[in-house]
Amino acid sequence: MADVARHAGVSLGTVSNVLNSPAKVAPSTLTRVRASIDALGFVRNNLARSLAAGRADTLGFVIVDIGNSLFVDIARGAQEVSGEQGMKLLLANSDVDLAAQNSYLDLFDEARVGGVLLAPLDGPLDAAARVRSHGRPVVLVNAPDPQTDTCGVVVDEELGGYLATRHVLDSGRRRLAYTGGPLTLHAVAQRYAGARRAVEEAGAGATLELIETTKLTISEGLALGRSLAERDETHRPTAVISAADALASGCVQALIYAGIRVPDDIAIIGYDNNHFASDSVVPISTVGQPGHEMGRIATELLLEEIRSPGDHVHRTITLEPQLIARASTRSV
Amino acid sequence: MADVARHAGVSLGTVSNVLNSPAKVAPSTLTRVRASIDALGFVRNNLARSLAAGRADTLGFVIVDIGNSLFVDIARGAQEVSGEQGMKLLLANSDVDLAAQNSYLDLFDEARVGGVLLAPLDGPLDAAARVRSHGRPVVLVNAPDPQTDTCGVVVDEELGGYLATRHVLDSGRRRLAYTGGPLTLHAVAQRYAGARRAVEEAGAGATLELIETTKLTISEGLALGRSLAERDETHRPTAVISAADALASGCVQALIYAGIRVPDDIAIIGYDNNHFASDSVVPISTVGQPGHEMGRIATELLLEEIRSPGDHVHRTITLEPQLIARASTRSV
DNA sequence: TGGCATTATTGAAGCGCTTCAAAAGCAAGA
DNA sequence: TCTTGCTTTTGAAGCGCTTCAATAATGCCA
Repeated sequence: MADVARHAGVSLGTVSNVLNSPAKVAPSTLTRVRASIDALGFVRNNLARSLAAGRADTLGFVIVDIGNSLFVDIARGAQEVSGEQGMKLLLANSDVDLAAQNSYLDLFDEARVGGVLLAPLDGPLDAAARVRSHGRPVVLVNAPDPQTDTCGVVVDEELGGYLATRHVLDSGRRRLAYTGGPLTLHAVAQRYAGARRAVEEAGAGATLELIETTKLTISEGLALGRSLAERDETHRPTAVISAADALASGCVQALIYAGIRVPDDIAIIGYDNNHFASDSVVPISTVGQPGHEMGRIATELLLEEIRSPGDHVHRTITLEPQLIARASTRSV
Repeated sequence: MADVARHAGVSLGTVSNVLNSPAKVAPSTLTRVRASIDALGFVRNNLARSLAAGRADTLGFVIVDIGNSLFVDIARGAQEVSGEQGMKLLLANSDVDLAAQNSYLDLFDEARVGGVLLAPLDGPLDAAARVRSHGRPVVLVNAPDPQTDTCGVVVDEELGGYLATRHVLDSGRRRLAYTGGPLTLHAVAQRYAGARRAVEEAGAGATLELIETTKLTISEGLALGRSLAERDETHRPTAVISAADALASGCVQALIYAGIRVPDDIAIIGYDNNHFASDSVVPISTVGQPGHEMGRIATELLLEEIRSPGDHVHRTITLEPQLIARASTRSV
């Protein structure tokens, strides 16, 4: 920067003003300094900038699983708001590994980012607490357990399960099965609770079977579909509420392969609104999570806390999932 | 750090040594200073550290599409090597947007990262050149056109197309179709070239039809499958080489739905080894790209250039794709 | 033309660390 | 006791920027 100042015949402070508050600089000086910047190919050193200014224009986002489209959507939403507010968003993938998650939290802490978004894995959040104790705001996104000493954004999983189940009940099915697992996963258990509530509400004649799986994958879905196909028709559910689209997609494929008609013989609804739910031979109904909005809101909460730490009050925003009806649950 | 020094009754330099080269510090001092660090909850400021030291322990990775599992694999490989070599990896998602890509390149440039990995979109690379001109190494990953003034890692796309096509020819099919698009995409065109080579080699009787699509999505695949199903059997290809798994997956689903048997009536092979290729009712053969290895090698090249800028010689490593045979191309 | 209020520019003091020459401490041999 | 050759520790000089009080330049009005 000193070179630029010399080249333009001004002082260091003026170059700094050109960069940060051009309004304070006389037009002629402005153009002259800018010309020098270009001529010298000057790039300001953001390390020194943040160090001297004592503030950062960067946010960090530690993501539990970059391979999951929900988190990619969240990241996109977060990136959008960051951009709008003149902040940059840096991502780190913890890859469902607690040690990596903690290490990236520390990295962002040491890098003095303005704040951190954390989509955590099921596990202890002490590293996040440490970051927070250094005066660096942390917002939890899609965390299993809402905290009171931090802002957060979650989706009402119970409601999602309820909506899905209510939807197939409305379509006329009565013998239902909920599938997903393991039930130790917060989301899977909550969605199941919602399903039970809907069935209880429906009253007489409606039943809900639980088919627990070990994972939420397409292969588990294929296995599920095959085992349903083998069942006697009178013992086969007429509708399956799945805790994940992957599961539902595998199930649909295996059923069709076995000659069972979807939705005529059996209706299926998934969860997550992944692209392969819509892009299926029989488009699969699902429950969408507002990932994009989650990312936006989380970032707004974070920026609010960064900018007015004084009168900021922590809160957890609960968003509603949305039913997306497609062919796989059509009334027959 | 001054607080720690005061608390431990030593000088600033000693605290710095405790942090950076503990071997230089007497054991008793070491424990005392470390106790003070813990007592005060001190976190070193990496901005100041990098600024003073003039070097960074962070790498940046600008990713064209975080929703594509190939790039996620690459990122994982890169992260692995970074970790092994004591570096941290920060990700940025350009989301197939040139402006965003450039903006993140500049961000990493200003943040004075040690070097940058770039999985670019088809488009101008001038922002990367700018970063490089500031003395910051850039390694291109999966770039359409290898450069001579930069290191790079690419996969031999032509070979991939050749392997896939050769495989279905070996399985006895003769009336082939290559599908994918648009052909302006480097990879799609290269894979097609490989397919043509294999068919020419096979000689008499083998034919290759080109079915260009507008995108490489499951929906395009569904449409493709439907249109193939409508064809007269004698004009229907007996094998389809698809430029992407998404396409192949949609195609398989639509064919099966229409009652056409895979692989008996028609064999299909995809490309990319996405999870939904393996997790299909009929597991789909595909060509795998060594994403993990690409990430590892790219990072190794980058670190080499960072650490010995003098005798580093730029090179582009070309990796070979790998045929993954599954049920969808079984001989009949 | 002089005086006053604005607007532009300057320059020095940090931000929190690393580095390294110099000083201090120490042990053992003469 | 005095050296000599080590190991430890010190402290001041930056790294490249922002900030802000102080200064200089400018415009306006009487």
